[in-house]
Amino acid sequence: MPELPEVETARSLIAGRALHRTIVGVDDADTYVTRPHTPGQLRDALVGRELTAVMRRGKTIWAGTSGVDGDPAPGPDLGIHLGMSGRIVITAPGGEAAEGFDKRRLGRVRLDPDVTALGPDAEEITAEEFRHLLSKGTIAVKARLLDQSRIAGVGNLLADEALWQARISPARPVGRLSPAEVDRLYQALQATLKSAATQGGAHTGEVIPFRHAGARCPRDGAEMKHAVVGGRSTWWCSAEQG
DNA sequence: ACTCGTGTTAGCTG
DNA sequence: TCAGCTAACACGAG
Repeated sequence: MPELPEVETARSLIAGRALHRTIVGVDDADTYVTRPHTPGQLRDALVGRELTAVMRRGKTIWAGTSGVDGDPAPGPDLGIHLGMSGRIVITAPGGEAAEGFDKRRLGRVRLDPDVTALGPDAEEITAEEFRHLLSKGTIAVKARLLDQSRIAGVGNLLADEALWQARISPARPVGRLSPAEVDRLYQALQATLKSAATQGGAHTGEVIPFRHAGARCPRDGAEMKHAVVGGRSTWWCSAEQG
């Protein structure tokens, strides 16, 4: 599920219902999800603490933890990345433990994630930072949008939607975009993020239902084209995004 | 049976 | 060293 809007929903869920509850147990047996930690490491680091605050940058969530009796110093941050299929499940105090955090297990949970490796959050990035982001290089504009170290939070669907809204081909080299196109893309991305947050996720974009073979652009009826761009399945309007 | 994917990242190349 | 690209990861859905 998760792109930035879905991850913000997850963060907000944790903020509203999981803070200031004592951690009494941790199931960290799945070492693929907890890599590079070893079994028991997260449990030992977290049991007895509380989550004190929960933050998000792009698709990465992390929560501060409290000190414990005898050692009031804050504990490690708990980092959560939902990957492709992760979700947060919260039960009432004393309720039954929920099963399954991430079916596909491409997400991860780790201590003290390096958040500084991420670019500015896509919702926070300024127009000037965005211009700089696209100012030089030969990489396809979509690939650059997906680079979390440059701008954090844009996933495959949001990228296709924003480029479609801005009428820019996903394959255009970033260095060849005109200033007007860059501004258009910035506005389109911000509008796409807002709309996704309001409507309930990245999948609610206008062009998303037309990302399949034989589909036609909902704006002008031209054929929707497909290719792999930036390593991801990409759809665009053959007429407006030439 | 087989291909694909709302994400990351190690490893390769020029 | 950096920019850019590819394969690999896991596993459910179509």
